[in-house]
Amino acid sequence: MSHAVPPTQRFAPLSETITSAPSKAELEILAFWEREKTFERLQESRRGKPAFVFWEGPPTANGRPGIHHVLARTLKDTVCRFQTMLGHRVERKAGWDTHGLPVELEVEKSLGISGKPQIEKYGVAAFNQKCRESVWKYREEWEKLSARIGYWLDYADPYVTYEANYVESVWYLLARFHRAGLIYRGKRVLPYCGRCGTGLSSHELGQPGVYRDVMDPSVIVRCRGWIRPQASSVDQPSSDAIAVDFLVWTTTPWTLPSNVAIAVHPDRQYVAARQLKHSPTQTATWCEDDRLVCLVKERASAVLGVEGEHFEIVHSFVGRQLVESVYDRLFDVDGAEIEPGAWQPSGHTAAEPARQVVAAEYVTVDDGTGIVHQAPAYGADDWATAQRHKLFVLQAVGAEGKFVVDVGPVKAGTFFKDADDALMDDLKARGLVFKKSRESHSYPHCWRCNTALFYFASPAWYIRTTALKERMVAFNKRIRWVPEDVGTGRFGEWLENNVDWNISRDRYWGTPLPFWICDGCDHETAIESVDELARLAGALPKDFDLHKPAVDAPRIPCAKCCGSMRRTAPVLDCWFDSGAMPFAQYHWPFGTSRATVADQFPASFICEGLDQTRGWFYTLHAIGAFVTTLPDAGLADAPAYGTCLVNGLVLDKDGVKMSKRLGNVVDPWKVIEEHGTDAVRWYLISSAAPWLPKKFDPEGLAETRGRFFRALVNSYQFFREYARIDAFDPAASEIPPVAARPEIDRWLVSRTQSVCTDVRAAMERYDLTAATRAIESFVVDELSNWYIRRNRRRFWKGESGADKLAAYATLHDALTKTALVLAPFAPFLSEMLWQRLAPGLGSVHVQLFPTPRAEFVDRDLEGGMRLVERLVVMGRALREKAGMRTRQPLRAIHVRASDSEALRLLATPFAAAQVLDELNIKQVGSLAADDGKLVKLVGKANFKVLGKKIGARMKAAAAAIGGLDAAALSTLRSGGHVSVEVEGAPLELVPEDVLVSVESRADFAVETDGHFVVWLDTALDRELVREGLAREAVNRINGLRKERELEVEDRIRLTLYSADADVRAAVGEARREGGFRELVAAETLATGLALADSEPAGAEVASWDLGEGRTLVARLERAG
RNA sequence: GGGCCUGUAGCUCAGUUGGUUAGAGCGUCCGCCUGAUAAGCGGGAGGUCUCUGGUUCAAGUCCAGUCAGGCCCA
Repeated sequence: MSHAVPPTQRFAPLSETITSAPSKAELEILAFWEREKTFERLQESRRGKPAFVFWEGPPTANGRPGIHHVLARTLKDTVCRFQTMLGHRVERKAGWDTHGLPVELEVEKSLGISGKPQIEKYGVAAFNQKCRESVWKYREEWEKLSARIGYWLDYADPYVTYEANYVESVWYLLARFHRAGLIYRGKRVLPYCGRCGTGLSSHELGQPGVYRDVMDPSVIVRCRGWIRPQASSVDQPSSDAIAVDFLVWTTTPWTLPSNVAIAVHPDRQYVAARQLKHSPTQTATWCEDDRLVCLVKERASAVLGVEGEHFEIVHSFVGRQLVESVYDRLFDVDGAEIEPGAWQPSGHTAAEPARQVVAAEYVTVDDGTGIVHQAPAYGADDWATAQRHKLFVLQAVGAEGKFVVDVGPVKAGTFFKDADDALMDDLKARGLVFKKSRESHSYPHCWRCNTALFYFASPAWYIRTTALKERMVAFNKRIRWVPEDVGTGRFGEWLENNVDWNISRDRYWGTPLPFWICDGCDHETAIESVDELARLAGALPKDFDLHKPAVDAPRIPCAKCCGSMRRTAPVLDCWFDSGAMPFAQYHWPFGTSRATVADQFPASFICEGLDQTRGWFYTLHAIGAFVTTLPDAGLADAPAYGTCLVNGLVLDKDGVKMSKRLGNVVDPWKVIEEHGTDAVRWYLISSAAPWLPKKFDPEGLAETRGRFFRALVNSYQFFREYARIDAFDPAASEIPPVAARPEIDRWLVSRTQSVCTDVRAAMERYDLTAATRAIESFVVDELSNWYIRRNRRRFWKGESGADKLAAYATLHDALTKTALVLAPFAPFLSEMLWQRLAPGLGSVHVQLFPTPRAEFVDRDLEGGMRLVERLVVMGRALREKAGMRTRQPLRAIHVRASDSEALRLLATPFAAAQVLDELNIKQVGSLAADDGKLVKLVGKANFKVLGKKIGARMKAAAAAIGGLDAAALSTLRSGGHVSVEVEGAPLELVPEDVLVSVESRADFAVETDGHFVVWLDTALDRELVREGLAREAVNRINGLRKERELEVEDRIRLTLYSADADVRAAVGEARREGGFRELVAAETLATGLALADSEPAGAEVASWDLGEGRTLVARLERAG
């Protein structure tokens, strides 16, 4: 195996621009992977290993990839890389979604045509050819961007939903659904444009300008009827029919001829009211006979006026009592009855004079009368109600938006919108109009031709998914949803309310439905393969295209009546295409695909946007739930995917959706060029949980780079600078084993182990954000800002030896492990680090994830260090209060603690040394349990523990505990029990019930955090003063070294002069004489240090004030 | 119109089965440190946890509603 960096170049520097312009270095890594065929080698290395099955949700390549795709692909890639590092084999087959309306619309636009008639005129064959080409418009950009963001995907052999093998698999699946009796022909109500002759998808309805406010008639009509209360009504125990006029509100009078029922809300209160005459205002429109009017109670005053003055309530009913009451039809409509397909109407026909009242939950009482006119052919809600009640369906208006039969004054051929007035006049003449006005409301229009749309029941094919509902619901409970509530909420609800899946689309560019229907007897059959079609049809032309229009040509003989069968016209909902990918991507069940699919089903993991809940997540689930029931499929009885990680939308930095219109779209190329892939990936994962809407802020990105990446890069650069000087070899036999290294090293080793454990655990529960945060805080706080800062001296001190080797090995191990755990998240920088830290082992991405080694974990060291940090914080605060700079050594620190475990950890030589060194203090003056002299104990109730025990007495107990004296608190702290009186009853307190903390009662400067009390001995003797001066001198001289641009390993000769006796002694006299000459020489790497009798002069000389007017003059020369 | 998600410091986000002083980073102000150095450390200021009501001894957390933003479906 060849390597990017040969071992001789171990610890090579990172590019100087790695933090300011990371893009260049990342491109080099891409070239490296390319050159080394790293991805191919990786896949090769996992051959035969247990599979972790990942499925790529196919994007459409006729749209540009955006920053949200970068998010989804980052998540997918990170999980796949992690699983690969666990030793799993992860196939990463690319896929393309190539069918569907968006593709057609794009092509229509490019051809300058619009609508089905124009497509037909242009020619379906040519049109589909354009579609076939159009889907590859941005393929190259997709592949390039995916590569640039480090998304490893096998683009050599992608699945493509329009290819013959893919289509054939989809046919096979549909044929199996058909054979199982799960496919039927029905009708579907959808918005329809009469002029264009086409239904519109919900996607098209979402186009701007579709919904516009228009003036429409708003009319309340009377339906002459009779109430036969289903149960005894409030005040009418008799079951005699009551004559009423049901008041029905509508804004689409043209649908009234197609009325087949009226609906009431089952749980609302309805009233039958008598209108009082003599009303001064509204008599003109009032019917003058004595019939009662019926409507929902909430709307009575809005419609009828003031109760008592304009009307009085005669009867009251609950909505469900009205069910099966009847009324006279409004119009005679002959020949408009249609076959709904999905159900057999029971008991009634259009010719019967009477219509029924039915119950429907969707009836609202916000406007209208609470009684809703039902014309199933013209409303989706109406259709569903009709289906539930098995009503017959009338369709007086046909597909072109024109009346197909004569209705009263309206002649066949009238455009639906033009019929409203004539119909109203007719009803008015018959006294059936209660109130009539016009009002403005929002109504959809065709986005192409601006014609008013109408909802229309048109033929459609369905899969009876409701038959699979229980299986789908049960399977859903076995899926690990991240976050959980998508599964229980959005997806679970969707499954609970499952309706049959409409799979047909009256379009051109899609998988043709493989259903052939007999012209003669309407018998239908499903074709499961191309071979079967060829056999039945006689023969197929060479290179037969499985798309329209070619696929519509073959006729096959009917098995029932010897008639001729032709293919049904629609194409397939392209969501079925993508949901079929587990099978169709391998051309299942043809060829050798069975073994492959058995290995690659179900998926361990998929990951897409929240908008896929009812898209891909559902179609995979539904198709999987069916195919796994087929005994001959031989698949596990399991949901199609085991884990589904959901990602949210990417918004702009102000939380507003990105759109071309607002110009706030983030160009992924630009962001990556500026910040680098790793920073973008890290930012997207670490800034917030993936499923939350993400505000994309370039400044936040810069912050990520500044904080995390720079800390990591600086840490490496620090390490390598010295490691190269000393030619450190991580394999050297002289390196002390971990157990023999200083505690500070064992602490970092332990922390390194813990971080590996934490990251692994977070990733195993798919909490990528927690994983990145664990790495980030380890690198920034512990590795960089604590370990390296605390141990700098060990690296640059002159002499080599075991201690130095231990430091190198410890830091090397931490950086190497960091590169490994970082690899799934930041594939580029981790590779750069790995190649430098561990050359010769191949790519970091081929490695296994670090396995925690329990023997290296030391809880006492980790716990002790946390305490050290707390003491250091308090110590710094005390120095600041006392005005004592850190370079001035102090004699002692004193600590009082109330927690014996903390005292034990702090009493270790290691912890004490850390505190003293960090704070520059000579000794621990005292470390003891508080004795009540300087601190007092304060007791506070432990609400969490005690609250569970005593509940409502908590408040009084808290007060009693607050009043406990020192003796009682001491007893508790040492494990004893104490009894107090709470609300007149005794309460036995055990230690866990009370939190004991300390408070200072000293009259000098102390710090406390409630657990510790700390103070400093700030008295200075001559020796301390001199040492402080020596350290000041070291600081100035090292500053001068830098100014003179000396290399860190350069040795110097110093000539020093000071008029101040203490300074002279501090820098010039040996330790045994009371000075710090050795310290100064060692810290400045001075091989010679002379004290001059008179002030040196010349350009080489520097002079400083060390404080309080004490001056030091120095001449610095490079030694030999 | 229905279902669902989100709302915590100027900004980006944590906040365990409800538990009493609501945290971090960035920014800002003050100080410190400095041979990783266009870094680093400490401290201060900064919060009616969208709002209203409820449950509870106790609510950022649970419930109902409100407002705002978003997603899906009508």
